[in-house]
Amino acid sequence: MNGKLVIAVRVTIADVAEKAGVSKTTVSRILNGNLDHNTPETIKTVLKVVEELEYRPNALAKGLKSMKTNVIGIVLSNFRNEFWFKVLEGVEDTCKEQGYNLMICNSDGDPKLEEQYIKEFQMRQVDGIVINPTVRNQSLYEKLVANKYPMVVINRKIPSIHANNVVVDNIKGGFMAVNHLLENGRKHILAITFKHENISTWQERIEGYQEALTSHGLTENFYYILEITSLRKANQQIKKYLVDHAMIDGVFSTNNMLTLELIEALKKLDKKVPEDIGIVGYDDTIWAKHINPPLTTIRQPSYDIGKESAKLLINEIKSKESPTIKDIIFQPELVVRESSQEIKMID
Amino acid sequence: MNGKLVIAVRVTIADVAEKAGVSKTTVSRILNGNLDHNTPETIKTVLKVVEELEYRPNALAKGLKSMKTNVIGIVLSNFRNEFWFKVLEGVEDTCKEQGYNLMICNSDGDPKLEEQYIKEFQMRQVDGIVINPTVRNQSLYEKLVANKYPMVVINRKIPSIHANNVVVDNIKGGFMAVNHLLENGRKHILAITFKHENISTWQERIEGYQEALTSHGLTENFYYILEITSLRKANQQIKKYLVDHAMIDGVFSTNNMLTLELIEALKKLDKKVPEDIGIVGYDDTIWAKHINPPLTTIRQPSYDIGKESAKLLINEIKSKESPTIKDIIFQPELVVRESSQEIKMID
DNA sequence: CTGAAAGCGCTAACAT
DNA sequence: ATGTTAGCGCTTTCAG
Repeated sequence: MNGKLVIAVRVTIADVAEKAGVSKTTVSRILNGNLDHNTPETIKTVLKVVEELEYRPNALAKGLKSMKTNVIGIVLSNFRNEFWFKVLEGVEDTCKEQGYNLMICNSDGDPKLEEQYIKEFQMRQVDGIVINPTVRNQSLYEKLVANKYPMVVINRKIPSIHANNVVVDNIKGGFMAVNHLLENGRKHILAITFKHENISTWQERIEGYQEALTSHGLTENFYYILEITSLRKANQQIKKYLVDHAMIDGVFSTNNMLTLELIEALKKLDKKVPEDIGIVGYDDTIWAKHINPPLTTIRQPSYDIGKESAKLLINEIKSKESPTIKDIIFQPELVVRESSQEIKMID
Repeated sequence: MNGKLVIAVRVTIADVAEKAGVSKTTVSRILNGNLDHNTPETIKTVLKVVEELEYRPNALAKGLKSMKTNVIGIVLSNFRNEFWFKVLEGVEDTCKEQGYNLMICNSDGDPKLEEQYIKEFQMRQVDGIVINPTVRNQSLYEKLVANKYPMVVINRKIPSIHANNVVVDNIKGGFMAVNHLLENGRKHILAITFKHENISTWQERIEGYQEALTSHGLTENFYYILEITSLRKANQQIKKYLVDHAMIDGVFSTNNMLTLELIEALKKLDKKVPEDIGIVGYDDTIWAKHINPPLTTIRQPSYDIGKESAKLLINEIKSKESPTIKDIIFQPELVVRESSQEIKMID
């Protein structure tokens, strides 16, 4: 009971001013580094009182005046994929560096939720957002752009929207994966992907798949594409497809969660990797090199995507004048491991 | 150029009031569901104007009055472990259900950063926080509790702090893992853990390890404990230990990232799992059942931890009177797969 | 070098 | 049933 008496009272700038025997203005100025106007003396007193009272400026009040909160928001479409954590880590690190705080939400791929969250962020005067869009709220996106609301679209492209965009070259990623399989003696290559009409990501990886086949002189007869309708059904769908198409000797999985399902399916069907079937997955996850056999993957610089997206956003926020819209396209990388090894010639 | 002219002007409650020909009070009341006082007529008009103007109340101004933001914060200590993303998903889902928004940050295990973030959250008038503490800011924690700042501590316990606490029974988890190995014929069991003096998590899992040995009549002579000093050195340290202690026939890994390092080390040493060494990991990650051989693990209900923690926090926030502090202890679960299979008797 | 006063957008007594 | 008014805590002209 001795020592400091702890009472949960909010201490305001007025309290500091009073105790320091100065005006609120003075306190405000000093706390905002606007020191040119003050005696070293007053500065010292004020800072001491601030310390004693443990005064913390109320960010709400501050934001209300300036209409800047130093908060950015991120709208993700799922929390299940390791890829997004790394992106998030990058975003958070940038925030840390630049003195921003971060609000986060999960649209879960639902356009209604996406819209709701974006509006909530705006009501909270969040300075800008990073978003992996559902791509199904076109008029909303257009409105945001028209209002010059600072925004960075990541991972996907939104058709006919002129906004900052940070993506990985998915066509190239698809191409690299499939080209690698072809060069290692595979010929009947299945591409597994998600069925999502508007998502550029999947479309482009498949485009890369097709380009690779074409570049090896293989025509549409050699297109084997399986569109998974939901992660739950993936296992069944993959097994069925492989049974129905016994000629398949290589698989390009466009998503790391699908890759796990693929591996399980192959095990059930008693197909050996890479002897019977070579596989290449997308995203160099933490487990990729530890599974059996170690998985060849397309690596995406997920951390950097997050880091740069946030930088881009904060730059736009800070640049008062009409900001320049930027496209950043990261390059994927092929990480070769055993799962795709060359077919040995039978002697 | 026809149609709506888009101008990025903030529309305030005054604009709505004016256009609807009523006072700000009326608009405010109607928007806050305080409808008893108004004609259906006015309500209709106001709502129509709100719609037309696309008016969104400024949450900053709102919060400034009420000193409630409907935002909670979460302080995590890393973004690298899948476990935390499931927790986060749970927290986010609760926020979604209860109409809260979420701020997130990463202390990265650094007490200084932790302190900074907590203060930032408080300045932003965040209504409460969920935290996986570094456990190295004792006086700060005490102050938060003394000030009755709504808080839920997860995953770890903070010594002599009376705050809401949501954890998993780690002693039991350790016990289950090791007991299982013992019952399957292992006798020289290594426990791999992180060296962190104050973290209850690791201490308790090791406690469970010891209890299991004791319950099987094994004394301290049978304690094999390896404390990893950093994830980077893990591989080396594990290999060295296993070489130096050739009698080891079972390993209990207290952390899922360490498990991956363990598996790699075993592969390098040409030790067969489960024939030479049986292993049990912590956290039933997405890849646990897909690696080779499929991994026996202790599953933690990570999603529920997040979900319940946030519920607890929001309950505390909402309960005006002195809230009851709660402890929630979740139970871990043993998931048996091949990596720990019984040693076959040699005939 | 310092302070008084207005106002950011909203809510909530307190009128009427 | 609706409006007037006084702040919430802060910044920022404008005056001194």
